[in-house]
Amino acid sequence: MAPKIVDREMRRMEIAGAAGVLFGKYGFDKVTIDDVAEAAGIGKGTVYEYFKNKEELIHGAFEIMLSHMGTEIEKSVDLTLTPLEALKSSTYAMVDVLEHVGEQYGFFLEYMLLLNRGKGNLALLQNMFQEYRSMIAGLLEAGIDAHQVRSDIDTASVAAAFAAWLDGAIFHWMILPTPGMKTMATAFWDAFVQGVALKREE
Amino acid sequence: MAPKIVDREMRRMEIAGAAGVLFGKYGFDKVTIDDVAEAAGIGKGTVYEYFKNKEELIHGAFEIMLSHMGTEIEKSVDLTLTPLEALKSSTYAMVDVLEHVGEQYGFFLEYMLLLNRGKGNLALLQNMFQEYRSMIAGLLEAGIDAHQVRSDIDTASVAAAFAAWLDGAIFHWMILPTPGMKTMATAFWDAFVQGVALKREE
Amino acid sequence: MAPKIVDREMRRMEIAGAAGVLFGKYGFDKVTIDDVAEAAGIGKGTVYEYFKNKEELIHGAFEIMLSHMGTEIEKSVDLTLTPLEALKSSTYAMVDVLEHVGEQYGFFLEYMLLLNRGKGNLALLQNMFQEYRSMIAGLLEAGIDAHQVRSDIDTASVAAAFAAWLDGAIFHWMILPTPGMKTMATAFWDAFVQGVALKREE
Amino acid sequence: MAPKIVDREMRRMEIAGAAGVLFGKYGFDKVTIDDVAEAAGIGKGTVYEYFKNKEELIHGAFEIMLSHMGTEIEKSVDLTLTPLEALKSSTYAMVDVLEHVGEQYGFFLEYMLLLNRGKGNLALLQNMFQEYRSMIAGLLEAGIDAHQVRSDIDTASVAAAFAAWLDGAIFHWMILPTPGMKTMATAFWDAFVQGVALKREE
DNA sequence: AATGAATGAGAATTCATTCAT
DNA sequence: CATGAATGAATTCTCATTCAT
Repeated sequence: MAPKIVDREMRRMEIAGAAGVLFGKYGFDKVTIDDVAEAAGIGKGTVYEYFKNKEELIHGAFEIMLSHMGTEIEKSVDLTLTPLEALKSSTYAMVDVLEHVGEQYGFFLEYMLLLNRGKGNLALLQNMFQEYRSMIAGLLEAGIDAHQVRSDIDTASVAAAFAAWLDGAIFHWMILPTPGMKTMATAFWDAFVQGVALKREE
Repeated sequence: MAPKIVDREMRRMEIAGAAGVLFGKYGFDKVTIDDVAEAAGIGKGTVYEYFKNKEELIHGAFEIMLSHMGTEIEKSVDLTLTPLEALKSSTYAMVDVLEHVGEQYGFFLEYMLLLNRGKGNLALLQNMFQEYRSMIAGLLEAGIDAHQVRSDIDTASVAAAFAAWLDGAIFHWMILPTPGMKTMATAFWDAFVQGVALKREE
Repeated sequence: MAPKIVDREMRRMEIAGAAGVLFGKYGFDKVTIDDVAEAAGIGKGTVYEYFKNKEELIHGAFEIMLSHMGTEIEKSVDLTLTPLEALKSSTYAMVDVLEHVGEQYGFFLEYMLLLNRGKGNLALLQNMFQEYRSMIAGLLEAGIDAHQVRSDIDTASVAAAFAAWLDGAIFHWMILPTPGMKTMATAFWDAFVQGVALKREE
Repeated sequence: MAPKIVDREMRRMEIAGAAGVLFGKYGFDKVTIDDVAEAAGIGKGTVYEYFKNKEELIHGAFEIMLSHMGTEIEKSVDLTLTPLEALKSSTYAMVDVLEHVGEQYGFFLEYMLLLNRGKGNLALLQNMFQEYRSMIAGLLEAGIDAHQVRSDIDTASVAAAFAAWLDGAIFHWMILPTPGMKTMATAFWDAFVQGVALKREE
């Protein structure tokens, strides 16, 4: 019945993907709809067939980015290890991932700005944060059960603090690449897990 | 030396300050030179007497912001305390400061984008990071000397990781205000100082 | 002859009719081909199967409008009355009609503009004017024969002036609804007819 | 104090005037802001210094047109004549004026459309209509006092009908130039005056 | 020095029209 | 015949920057 068979959802993703790459490289404001159309290999008007306006485009691109990251997070956990080991290896895996998406980082910041201005789909990012925190909290609880982790900690808060560190680290690393992420991760892991105090307060 | 020069520098600061507030509230691209001029109580053309173009304006505004933060950092350290106590109180003080500059956060992100695109005065921010790290590293070393802190840590790397955490925390808190900064800071500090492991690895 | 042709013509009218309503309500430029297609319950491309372009569409819509008006004009004349009574009742009938097509008035103006720019089917409208004038002139001549109307008038010119009044009245009424069409028509009729009548009505 | 002395009101009029001419010739939608700027001998952006958007421009142009017409109306009345003679000469003068502003007629229609769509400054045009009606009503009343005009007419309604006629005539003349305005005016005047005059002219 | 009028490059968006299916 | 996806020409409007006063 339809005269032209086009997988609209697929096409939408393609366009948003092309846009995301450009946004990451040059920034939202510097990228014109013409640029996006050219990168996607379509006409300018066609972009508007799939996205009402430029803002919808950045939302679409962001969704794609988040879903990629969600996949990476899931892949990072190795369930064959002990809880603490799993947390450690997951953290290193995430550091690895983030180190390689530097190009996307600009786009990520860009979207944070949108959120900061009250536009943007905040819930989407909150969900990702929540999920990451839950995963960490889960490992910490498993660690308590396995007598690897102190039982007097508030796992939710500790997980939140832990997750925050990861984003802070990538941020600092973007600004100041020394010491490397690996070094920082090791130092953090050591201090966080072992504590820096000479003695435990009893 | 001549009073004119001082006046000129003062006026420059005023303009950049007004610009900074606007940039923080509405974003660099949304703020027009007209807006800045009006906020500074001068004519549009006059802005160009003090700043070559709009980009110089954002650099000026960022410098002011950083110098404010530098002042806050310095004020946050209480030298009458023991090293670890000083680090703790400084951290809480910084959390306090950051919690109250949320409005500026958009502008901060904005400038990060500039840096990410290769524009912007990267060194300025790097210096601030370095100074903050040095301060922390100094406290850690004093802590070692005072037998409060394990002597086997790499103070520079740990300081870097510590500083990163602070920025990650404010970032996460902007996105997901639960649990509050205070709770996260407490959880982090506890883990950092005490470690989360049930036992120290020997 | 072939039923297909009839169907085609019917469909053409449907589309033009739908377009006319929209043009009247929102104006030619504000109405998109998509709007017309939707209103006609067909696909956008199908409109082009029946009309070469958007301009043809407005011509088609105008033709329909004119043919409606032509019908109304014909219906307005009651041949059982004396010539002057027929002219009077016809005028009141037309006033009635026009008062109720206010919605179409915008479209009418729109088409006048097309004509003014040298586009548009001028002859069509001229014919309608001519026919209306002829009808009035005919009644005036019958009036002369019936000794109801002064024989020294130029019936053609008087008919033209009379017809013009009707359009002027509706126009003024659109802009300034006071006094109502009825009041104006009565005043006009009184002034106009008392002048052309052979004898004053006492 | 102001660095550049420009009579803003004067400039505004110039621009609106240039725009009005173009609107009349080619129609509102066909005229681009670039066209207006070029015709006014200024840059595109400058138009926006004086008019918020294209719509404001048409309002400005219309105001100028109306004020021109108002002037013409005032000039058309010769107070040295008897009331009826004054009305007659004024009517012929208006016919003369209108015959020569045919070029503006398209623009006039255009604005009528704006009014029809609920935009546009309706009151402006209503005032002009009112004033014209008042002038005519005044002459009619003077005519009654001078025993030139029947005292049993409703001067306000007759004046409204009279004014409407003028606009209808110009409209019909635009569409169908035969018979000429003069001929139609004569026919109308003859019918009108013979009807309202206290006595028939012999 | 200070100003704000003038400018035009540049960008988002719309929509009539085409054409492959 | 019918369709609607694709297109790009065209248009409005913004705003950083210049410069005469």
